[in-house]
Amino acid sequence: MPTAPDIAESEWSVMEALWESSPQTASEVTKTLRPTMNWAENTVRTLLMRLVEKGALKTAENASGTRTFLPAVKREACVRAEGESFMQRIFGGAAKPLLVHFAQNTKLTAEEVKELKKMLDQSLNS
Amino acid sequence: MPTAPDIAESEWSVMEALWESSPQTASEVTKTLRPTMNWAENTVRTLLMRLVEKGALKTAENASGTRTFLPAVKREACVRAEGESFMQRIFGGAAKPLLVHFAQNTKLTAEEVKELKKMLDQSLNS
DNA sequence: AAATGGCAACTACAAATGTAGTGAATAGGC
DNA sequence: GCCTATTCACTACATTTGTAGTTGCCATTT
Repeated sequence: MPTAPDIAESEWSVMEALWESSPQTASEVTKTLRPTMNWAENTVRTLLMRLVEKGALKTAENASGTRTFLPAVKREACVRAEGESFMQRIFGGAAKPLLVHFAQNTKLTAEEVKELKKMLDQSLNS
Repeated sequence: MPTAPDIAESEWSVMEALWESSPQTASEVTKTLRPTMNWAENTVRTLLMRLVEKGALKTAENASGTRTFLPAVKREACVRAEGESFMQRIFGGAAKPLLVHFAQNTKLTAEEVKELKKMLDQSLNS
C-alpha cells in the first residue's frame, strides 16, 4: 500500500471528487467542483498535477485520448493519516481526550449516541 | 472572547508550552521545547513574534525588564476551532463519522470505553 | 487551409510556514 | 568604564499552498 501522501486542504476537495467517482478528466473534475469551490479550470489542473506528483493520483488515457485522473491511494488510508496527525498535533496522540472533546462539543441525536456506544463496545473485543 | 486565530503546526508546540505554564521568556520557552523540537532560539522567537501578531499571545515585562509571553486565547477555544476545521475538512462537518472513525481506529481500554459511554449519555441531556 | 476551441505544459506570484542568521542595544560582571 | 552574554528587532530564504495566466499544439469546423 502506498504511504498516504500529505494532502493540503484545497487538494482534499479534488481528491474527494475523484474518490467519489473516477476516472475523470480535468474539466470533469472542474465541473464537479464548480458548485462548491468556484475555481478556474487551471486551478484545478494545478491541483491535479501536484497530486499526481505527490503520488496521490494516477493518470490514464481515456478512449478519446485525453488524460484522465484517478486515486492512487485509498480514501480510508488518507483519512487515517490525517486523523493520526491531527490527534498527534492537538491531543498529543491520545485517542480518549480526542473522543471526549468531540463527544462534548457536538450535538448528537439519541440514535447516533446509541450507535456510537455499540461501536465502542465492539472496539473492545476485536 | 477573541476569536481563535489560525495556529500552524510548529506554532502549536509553542502555544502548548505557554498554556502549560506562563508567562515565560523567549529563552525559557526555548529551553522548555528543547527536548522535543530541537529549535534554535531564534526560531522560537520568530514563532513567538508571529503568534503575537496573530493575537494568540500577549507580552508583558517581567521584573527584570525582559519581555515575557503568555496566551491571549484559551486552549479550549483553539482546540475547538482546530477540531471544527478538521471535522469540516475530512468528514464534511459531520461528528458521527468522525467519532466512528476514531472509535474504530484506536485501541481503548475497557475503562476508557466506559467513561466515553458515560460522556455520550451526558451529551444528550444538556 | 485558416480559424477556433480544448487540453497540456510551463510559468507566475503572493501568503504562510519552517528554520534560521545578523546586527544593534543593553545590562551585568570584573 | 569595558567586555561579554542576552535580548531584540530585522532580514533571509526555501517550501508549500492557493489561485491563476500564457502559450503551444491538435483536432474539428467552416
